[in-house]
Amino acid sequence: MNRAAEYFTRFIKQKNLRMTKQREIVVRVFLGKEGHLGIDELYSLVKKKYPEIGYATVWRTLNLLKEAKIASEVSFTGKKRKYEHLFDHKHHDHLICLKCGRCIEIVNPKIEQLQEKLARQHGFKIRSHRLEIFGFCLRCSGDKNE
Amino acid sequence: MNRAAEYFTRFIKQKNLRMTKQREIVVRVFLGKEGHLGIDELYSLVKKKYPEIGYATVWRTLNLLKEAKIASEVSFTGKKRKYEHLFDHKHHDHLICLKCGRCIEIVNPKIEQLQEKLARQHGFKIRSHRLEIFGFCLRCSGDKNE
DNA sequence: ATTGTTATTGAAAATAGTTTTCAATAAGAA
DNA sequence: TTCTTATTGAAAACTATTTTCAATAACAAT
Repeated sequence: MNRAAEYFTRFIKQKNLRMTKQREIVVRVFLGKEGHLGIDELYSLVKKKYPEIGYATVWRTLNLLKEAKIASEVSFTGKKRKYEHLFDHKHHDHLICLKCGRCIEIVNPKIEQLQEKLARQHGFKIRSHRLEIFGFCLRCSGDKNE
Repeated sequence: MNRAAEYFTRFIKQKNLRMTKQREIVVRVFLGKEGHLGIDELYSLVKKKYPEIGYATVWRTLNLLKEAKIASEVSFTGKKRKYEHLFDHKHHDHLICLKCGRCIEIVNPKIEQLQEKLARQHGFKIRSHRLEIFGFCLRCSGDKNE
């Protein structure tokens, strides 16, 4: 069991909730899968290991993970929500290809600094931010049909 | 009729669509209202001027505005979608207060330059981007109960 | 003006995604 | 083992978006 899973267990205890087989599996599967995961995708992955599990349970567990700050929501399109790891993961921004959907994670401290400065100028205290850059990746920008 | 409205009319003609009273009013109301507008809000504003109008028509017109690049979608929460002006409006980023929901529009060319550079390093061709900074505004960060 | 074609409309239904309800079950403390 | 109560899965409810369809209206051609 890794740190994030332990952390989740502690989080559950602290809230006087109970650790169940279902939660354990959902958490394990989620943590074992880097990148962006939709509820449906997570649900079907979990179902392979525990076919009796219900969609609602996966949904609820994902919410708990969010509450525990182990998962965070990312919504590129405004349609289906996706989730990514937050625990033990550095903050990063996203480069998203409009053609193939590929998503590259990027980090740039300078941009973060500028944001901090900009916010200060407006009397703002930053909690988090989200930067998504849309465009065409190397592979796709070579193509004609944009 | 302002430039954006003219542009929309041309866009409509070009696509062999028709200009209707309903579309005219939805466009006028949308353009007359700066900031972030949800479909529901737009619908009720429009209904004041044209009570017979249907939700679907407003929705469809908003889609056309999006297609014409006069409106663009912004989704802070992942819940209800909001729309803002794109035509004749400089690109800007958003500072969003987590407490009162206030949204300040900010512009910073340096951040944009850095993004451009960063994208280039990954062979990416930028089309657009979205930067949202979440935190507490001056008024709200003075309060105790965060 | 009139006509004909077909895009548009409003209301209602359908879809999609998320969230809640509820009776049965199971975790975990005593 | 017993008891309390959180949790579960299935289904229903909800919310927001999108489509369907018959009636209407835009507008090009006459």
